Amino acid sequence: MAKQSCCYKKRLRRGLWSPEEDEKLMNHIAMYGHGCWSSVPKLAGLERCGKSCRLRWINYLRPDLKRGTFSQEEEDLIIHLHSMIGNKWSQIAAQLPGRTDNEVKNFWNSYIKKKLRERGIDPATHKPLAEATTSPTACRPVFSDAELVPTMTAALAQDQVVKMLDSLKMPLDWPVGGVAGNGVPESYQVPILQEGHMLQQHCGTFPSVSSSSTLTATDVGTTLPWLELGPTDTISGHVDQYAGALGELRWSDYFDGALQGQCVYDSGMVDDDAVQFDDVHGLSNWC
DNA sequence: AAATGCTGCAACCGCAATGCA
DNA sequence: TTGCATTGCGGTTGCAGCATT
Repeated sequence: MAKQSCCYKKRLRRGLWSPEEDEKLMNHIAMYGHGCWSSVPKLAGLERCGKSCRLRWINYLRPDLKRGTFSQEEEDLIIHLHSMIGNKWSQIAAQLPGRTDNEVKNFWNSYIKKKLRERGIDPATHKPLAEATTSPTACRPVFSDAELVPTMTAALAQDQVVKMLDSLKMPLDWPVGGVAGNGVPESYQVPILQEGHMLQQHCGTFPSVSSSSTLTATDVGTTLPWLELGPTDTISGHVDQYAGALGELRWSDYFDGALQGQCVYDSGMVDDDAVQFDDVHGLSNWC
């Protein structure tokens, strides 16, 4: 027998929300906040389950929602982020102020997918359709220069990278304990990817420290200040090259660099010290 | 005008992650 | 450590409204 939902079992209302229900929910949250969602319907006088109230608030009633049609910039950003992280709708939506994951997902499924196919691009792999069908394992994004992605602030890019790594179960763990005189940890805690993960085969040694400072356990889990690059800067090579550069990091350039194992970021430990962010995290072999 | 098909989107469902006792 | 409750997420469904026949 099919499993029945909580709303069905508790004989709660389902389906579209009436204006009266919206008003009750909005009034309640305006006065008391949502607190524990499971208690919201009772306190707000609604015959809905907490889950339904939460969804209604997040996707429709929240005052900071933008709604309306997506701009070209938003569309470009969605396409690019999708090419990098796939169907991580909540992470993509997090980069689009006022948009919800549901909205982004619907926009992707109803509009962007179709548009990409019309342009001969496989929406799943972001490769030309012909190529995608002949090379099932290939999944590197393919964009012409003209299509390439708006610029993204350095902070946003950094945030996205951290989220991306997090989503891939690749912890930024450093060993607690001995550090050799040259600043290289004596032993590495190799990040363990999930069994069967597409990146697992590429996961080798942990990052090397490129200069002579000391890495301490307190650096574990600290935020990683992003080096700001000028729009025309390339990203290959050592971080020292770019010290002091200002402006915006080109998102596409960053990922191209990362994907090719060339991207280096400032670890923020001591001056120009850098953690090389290449094979270590498998980013050089993204697919 | 009625029937049918299509589309967009709100809402639901199931599962995984997380928190807590 | 375990079990339960809650939250968050992504896939899917259902339906209203529009277009086409």
